[in-house]
Amino acid sequence: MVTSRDVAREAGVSQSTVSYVMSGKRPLSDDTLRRVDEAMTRLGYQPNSRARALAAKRSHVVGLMIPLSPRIEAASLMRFIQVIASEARGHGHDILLVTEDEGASGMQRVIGEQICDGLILMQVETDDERIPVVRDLKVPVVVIGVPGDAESITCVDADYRSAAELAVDFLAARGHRQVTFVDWPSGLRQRDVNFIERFDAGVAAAAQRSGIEVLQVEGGAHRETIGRAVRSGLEASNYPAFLVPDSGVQAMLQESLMLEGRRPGLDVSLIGSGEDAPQQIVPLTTIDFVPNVVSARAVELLVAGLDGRRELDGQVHLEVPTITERESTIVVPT
Amino acid sequence: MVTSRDVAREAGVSQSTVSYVMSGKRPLSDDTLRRVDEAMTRLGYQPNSRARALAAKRSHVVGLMIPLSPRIEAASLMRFIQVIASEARGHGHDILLVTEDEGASGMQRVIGEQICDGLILMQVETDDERIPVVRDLKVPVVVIGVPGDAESITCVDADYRSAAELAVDFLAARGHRQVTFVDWPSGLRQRDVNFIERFDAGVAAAAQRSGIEVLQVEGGAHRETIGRAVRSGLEASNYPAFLVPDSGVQAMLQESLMLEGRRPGLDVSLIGSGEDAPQQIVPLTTIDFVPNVVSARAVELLVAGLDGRRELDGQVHLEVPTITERESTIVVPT
DNA sequence: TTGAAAGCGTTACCAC
DNA sequence: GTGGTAACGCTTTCAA
Repeated sequence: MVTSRDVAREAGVSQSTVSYVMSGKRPLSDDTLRRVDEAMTRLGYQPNSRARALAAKRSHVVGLMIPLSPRIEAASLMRFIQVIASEARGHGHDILLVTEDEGASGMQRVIGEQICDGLILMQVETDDERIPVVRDLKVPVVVIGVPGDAESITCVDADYRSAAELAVDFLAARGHRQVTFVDWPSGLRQRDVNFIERFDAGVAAAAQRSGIEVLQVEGGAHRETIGRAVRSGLEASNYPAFLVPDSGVQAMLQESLMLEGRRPGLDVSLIGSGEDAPQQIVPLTTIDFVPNVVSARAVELLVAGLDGRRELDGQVHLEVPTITERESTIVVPT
Repeated sequence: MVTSRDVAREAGVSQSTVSYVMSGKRPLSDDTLRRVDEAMTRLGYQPNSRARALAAKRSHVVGLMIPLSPRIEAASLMRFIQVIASEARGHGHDILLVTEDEGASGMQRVIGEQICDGLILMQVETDDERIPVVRDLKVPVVVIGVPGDAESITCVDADYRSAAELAVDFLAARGHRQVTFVDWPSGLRQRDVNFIERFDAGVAAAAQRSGIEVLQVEGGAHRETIGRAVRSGLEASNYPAFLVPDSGVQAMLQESLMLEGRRPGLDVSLIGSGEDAPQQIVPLTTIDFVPNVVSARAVELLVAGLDGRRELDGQVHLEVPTITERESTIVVPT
């Protein structure tokens, strides 16, 4: 194994000089700089992160706690993870996985043993056991989601309230006087997921403002449920609009509408969440929650905290989604 | 920060004794053992992994290279990651994420800088640039998938050949004389994914053996394609059977069959891959590739290599899938 | 059965 | 501009 000492010998300088070449924390003559650089490449030197971490008290590793039973769909979760990993790498950091089942003690383990310098927690809930622990941890932490008590916790999330308002306003502007809100799956409502409340609040506020009438119907991944939702919506208005935040049922709802002889995007409006829309079969207006933006922001905030560039502010950072009209061909089901 | 030196002072022993208490590499008197243990809990001691890794030349961190553009669906990929992380934890290791875009040089980085002790590579392809590098790496590596040249590479994968044989044999046993093989999406075929060849080989071998006739039709996530596949299959036999390894099109195929008035599992056999089958709407026979088993095996092999318990054998380890008949209610589409 | 001390390969302070 | 050297907090050898 090649050490900085070997490089020093090869370059004819002291070992500490090699260290200073790497850190750039000291003005060096062009000559030494070059000689050390050459020695490094000649020997194929790679600094030992263990020794580095021990001496510098920084490992450049960030812990990422991932959910085991995700509320959001796996595809979106996967994107979060990939973006967080890439983004962290861009800032010179690596990601250590911590699974949710390790809970608060898992956080204390990886921080206490100094495996990582900071933490990103995914999918925090309103009443989350990890939040009080975060406050006591002496390292930077960013959480994705908004806990009930966000006091002095740095949070990042999509702004579900604005998302709902944008959607309802969009429908109002299109001339709808009524919107059928196909609810999130009941399983989600029962759990401790406050973004639903925030979405509800947005719907209510925008509806109030624009005088649009909201019919809330049961959602869920069953054909019958969706069929019922569609029929209720179609009965409720002669220019119907559907608001379908749960991306899991969009395809089903689209088909259901078409089986009822309606053309989404034309004689009926359908607004869903655009994270995946893998099998686009009709024009669809989507709310884009862009996990990429949320992930990137989380990493940025954390790294800022680690680098001491500016403190983690303990605030809630909400990324505002956008409304997009997707192009696609209409395919009538066989 | 509490160090082993503090613990030593508190317990009235030397620092090295504290180390030996943790490692158990030396017989200690019950008395010291107890006193050190107590001192540890009293002070809330957590060993510093950085110092530990530097001295012991082991970080107990395993690198996991995840694909950015997964061929397998995200849900299944997610399960791989979760199982690998949990399993590694069970063996006293943590997982460091490395994204595929870092390529071979990413591997050299995390190993060269000694961030991790070993590597698990996901989704290796037949002709994978990382494989030659794996051979030169001086650390244990386990790859998931089977590269074209697997010489001295430790691989784990599902046995797609056996899977296909099991499926075809199952259909033959059910009395089918013909099976319609709804192909993998053409995108997959074009890519460098050898499990498809292995699956093909299994189909061919079993068909040969049992004298069953195979009709291979185009697959893919489009309604029309699947509609065509179904019609071809129904024309080809009066007791039709469908073999649908691509889990992405199963639901569509089921619906398509029902729209044609057939009842899968009753007057027509349908055999698919069971990894997700989220919206089971008909009885379905599935091939279960169980990513859990593959992941767990990969971790087990790697840790064995790290612990020097037995060498990584450089062999291909294939996990044989099973055939399962799923119970579910038949729901006629609206 | 235990302790002292020499590493492990860096960083960063103190000299010059 | 540069070199020497003391940490960093462990593991492990050598001695007792």
